[in-house]
Amino acid sequence: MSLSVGQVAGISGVTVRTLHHYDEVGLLSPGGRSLAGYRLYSEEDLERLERILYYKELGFPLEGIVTILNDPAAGTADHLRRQHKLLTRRIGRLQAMVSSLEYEMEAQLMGISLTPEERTEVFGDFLDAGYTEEAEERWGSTDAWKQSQRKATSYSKQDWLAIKKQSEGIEQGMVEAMQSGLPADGTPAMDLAEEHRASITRWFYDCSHEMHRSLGSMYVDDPRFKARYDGIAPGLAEYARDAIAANAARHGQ
Amino acid sequence: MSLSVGQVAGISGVTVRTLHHYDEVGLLSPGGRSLAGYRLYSEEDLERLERILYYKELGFPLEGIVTILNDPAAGTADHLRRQHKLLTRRIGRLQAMVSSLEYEMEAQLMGISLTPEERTEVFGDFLDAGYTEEAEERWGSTDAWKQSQRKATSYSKQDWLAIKKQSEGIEQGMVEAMQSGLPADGTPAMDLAEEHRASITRWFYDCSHEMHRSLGSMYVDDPRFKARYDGIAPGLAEYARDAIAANAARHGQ
DNA sequence: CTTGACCCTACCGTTACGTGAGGGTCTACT
DNA sequence: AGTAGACCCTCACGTAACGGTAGGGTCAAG
Repeated sequence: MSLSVGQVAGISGVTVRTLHHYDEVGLLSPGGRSLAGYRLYSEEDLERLERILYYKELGFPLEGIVTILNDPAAGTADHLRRQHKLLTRRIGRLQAMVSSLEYEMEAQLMGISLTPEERTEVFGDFLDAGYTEEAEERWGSTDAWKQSQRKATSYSKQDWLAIKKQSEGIEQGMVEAMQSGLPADGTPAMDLAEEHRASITRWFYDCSHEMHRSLGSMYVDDPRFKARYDGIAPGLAEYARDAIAANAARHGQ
Repeated sequence: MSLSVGQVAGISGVTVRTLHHYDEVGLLSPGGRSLAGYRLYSEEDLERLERILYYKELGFPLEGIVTILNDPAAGTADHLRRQHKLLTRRIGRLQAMVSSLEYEMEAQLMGISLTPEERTEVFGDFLDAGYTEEAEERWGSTDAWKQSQRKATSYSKQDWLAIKKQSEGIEQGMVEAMQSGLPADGTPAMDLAEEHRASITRWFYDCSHEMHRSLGSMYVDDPRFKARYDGIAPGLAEYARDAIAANAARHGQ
């Protein structure tokens, strides 16, 4: 059960050259060689490669990976625990970045741009990063893409005016509903919430009722959103959140 | 309101050298220069830098970022939408990797190792990656760390025997509870579930009741877990999941 | 008027491979 | 047995995205 470079490359998704490189730097030296000098990888080599790829994903330099993998005091499970912890942390960071993006989309909807302080906060999401690899769809080289896809994902100035007008309308409706004492879980408010969700889905990203609900929570929990909505009308953040939650509940969870 | 390189570096977290580099390659050329030739960054430059950092996080090569940011047909909002989509996707990938890690921890607990097929599946998580940056706590260079922290996070062979024995005990208890017809939402089964959760928290990662519940779902939804548990005793996967869910509910959501 | 904190422009170094060049190896089919 | 095609090997140079340092202006503070 020993595999050649090409086979390992096929299974793991890394290139042959990368395996050569890992051998050179002593990160992953195959268990044996054939008579002809071919590298032969064992089962354990594959496991080690897996550990390596996790650490690499987490941004560890190869040299660092060598030292922690060669540490005799650390067993497989120790690596699993560490990788689990770091990966979870990393996911948290990315989620914070997503929140920031959503916040900026809101700002876009209202046709305003972030203040310097807000932007500083956004930059905070990028601190203590920890990794990097390669691009998703071969951007920068593909040129055909540019012509084929761009049209479909790009909005004109006219579209933007429409978007802005629509979202302002929804907001205005919310304010009026709130100020006329209509309950946040009443039909008019919920309808506005649903309109809001539809608008997001239409123009930005596919927003399920569940996602919409958590977006609503953010209106209250995230100080940036809270300040913005309460700036429009005091109590609007909570009112919007409740209307959104009620609307989500109405649509089954 | 124009900022020097150092100020921008301070705000954004990138180094001065990086800003120089971005200027060189035409990725981010400051709006103006002072009489002495100092780079002066404007508000818009900061926004552009933010877009750049998101794309970089997503693994785009600098050259690619130049072309998409210079695309006159794409406005800020288009970038926000794209970055939101890709970031969400990326989070999904990382979550899949976390699941794989949890699966491997389970395997560790049972003292067995993955089959080649299982490992192949794990490698699948790494495909179409998309990024990388730097390490979390300065691994590879820090050496003091090695001595200070290692002891605290590393388990001995003895520990492992204890862990294995304990988890086998819990599992055995589950099987017996199920086979004696005890309900999954009964106290004995729930207690076993709670014991299971405590064991994970103790030895692996901090596992809240909510996380435990989703781990339980995975026992049924993830074919790898499902096969393993049903291999021990038919129906065990569902039984364990239900016991875990009941236990979570018992502890208030 | 000088010292310390910043800024500038080269320019070489580094990491993690990509990309051939030049040359054996191994079934597979004639 | 001969040979094409698919793999494998070892150099060895190329590249991306900066890091780091040298050599030299700039500027508010004392």
